[in-house]
Amino acid sequence: MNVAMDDAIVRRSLHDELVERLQRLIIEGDLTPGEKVPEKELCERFNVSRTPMREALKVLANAGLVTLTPNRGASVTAVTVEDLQEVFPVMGALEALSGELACEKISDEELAAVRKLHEDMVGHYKAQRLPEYFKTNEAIHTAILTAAHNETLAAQHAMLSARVRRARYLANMTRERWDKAVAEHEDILAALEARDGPQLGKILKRHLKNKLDTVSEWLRANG
Amino acid sequence: MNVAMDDAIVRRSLHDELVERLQRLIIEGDLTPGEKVPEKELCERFNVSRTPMREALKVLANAGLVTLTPNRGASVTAVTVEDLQEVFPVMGALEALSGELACEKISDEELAAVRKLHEDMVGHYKAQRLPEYFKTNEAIHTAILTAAHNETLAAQHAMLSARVRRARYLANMTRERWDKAVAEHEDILAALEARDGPQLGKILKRHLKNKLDTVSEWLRANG
DNA sequence: ATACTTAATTTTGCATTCAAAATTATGTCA
DNA sequence: TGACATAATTTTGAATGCAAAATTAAGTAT
Repeated sequence: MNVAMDDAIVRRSLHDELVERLQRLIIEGDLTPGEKVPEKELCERFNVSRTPMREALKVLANAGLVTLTPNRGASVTAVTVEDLQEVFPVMGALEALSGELACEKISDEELAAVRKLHEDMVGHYKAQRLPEYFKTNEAIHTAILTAAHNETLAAQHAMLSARVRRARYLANMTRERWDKAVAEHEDILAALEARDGPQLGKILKRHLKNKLDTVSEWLRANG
Repeated sequence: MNVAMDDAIVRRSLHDELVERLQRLIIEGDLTPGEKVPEKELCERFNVSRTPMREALKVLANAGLVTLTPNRGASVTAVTVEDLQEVFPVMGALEALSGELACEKISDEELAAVRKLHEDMVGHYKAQRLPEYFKTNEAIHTAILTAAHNETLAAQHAMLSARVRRARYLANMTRERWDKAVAEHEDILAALEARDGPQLGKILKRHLKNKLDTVSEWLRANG
């Protein structure tokens, strides 16, 4: 047959597709937090019946992205400062672990890729390109998560990340915070290249703590 | 109205009820890992239609307790040694965080309750009552999780815990391992009473690592 | 007009139904 | 008998239907 099955036809269930699409809508802010989302409207939007849509909503509710109130339907979960204060420490613990594991398992190729991402990110920082910076930044964290080679860890992190991504994206950093974040990323790369797991774990944990401060400060002012 | 709304009538959805019941069936081993679970059978067992049952299965699949194969239905996820090696470190990271947070936030009452649980557990250990020991042991970890006052953390932990609880329960400990586990619990209590967060975190992480060794050793031999 | 009922409409929770896919049973031929 | 093809049955994925709950609209009395 095929040498590689890369082009295999993947027949995804409607439900799976919907989970992904809805998640994107929420993260990208097409559905604003707190907003009520009538099933019917969503069904018409995606042209599916209520059955798979309801299944998808249940899954998203389980992940904390939407809130289901009995007999009253779904609404996009509004992220409060308190939520962030809960989620970020957990993400910090997960990322710290990912750092430790990555130091044990990362291959030279993977490491080179992270270094490349890091340099790209620094370039975006120097040119003050915030969106590109965010994107590369996230790619670095994802690459470390991937290098940890732990599906469970990656899944748990992805779930939480989705919950706060919007807030993180919205929060504009002050100049000092941005400087500090980039400096921390230098340390991250150094620890990773030295394959110093405990050290990388510590840095990542602190890095997430600082991110929380940035975001919650912004949310207190604007949110 | 009521002074406290503790006795409010909670109208749960069938779907929610099913998630809980199925989870219990899986954890308690009434549904054995790898076993295929035809929807129809489950529906008859609980006397519900397929709609809420399928919703529940989707949620459980998301949590990793069942595996859904397209057009081929649900089966209880079989826990492999590799799974355990993935899950336990993540649980370790979460419990370590719970320890740190608990040290910051635990009240004297909560602490007294943990101490009581600990003493009960030691009693069961001395009398070699394994099931009671397990139960109290788990209660201690849950109490610390609760004392951390972080819903997100508790939820993530509960999810992973469910996935491995059966394996953990089945794995009989050797005498030495049991001795060691109890010794570690002494350290846990000491760190908690000293409210030494970083220390408690370290101990809990190591404690989970040892648990993994116990369980995976057993699974290698028996599973 | 405002507060309070009561009726109409919409929305949700769940059961049922239908078509497509998979599984099992039956039949054919070597 | 055993390998293969084909038909019958079962099981799943998704749409529709129906009753209960909630929301909105309309009406009534003060």
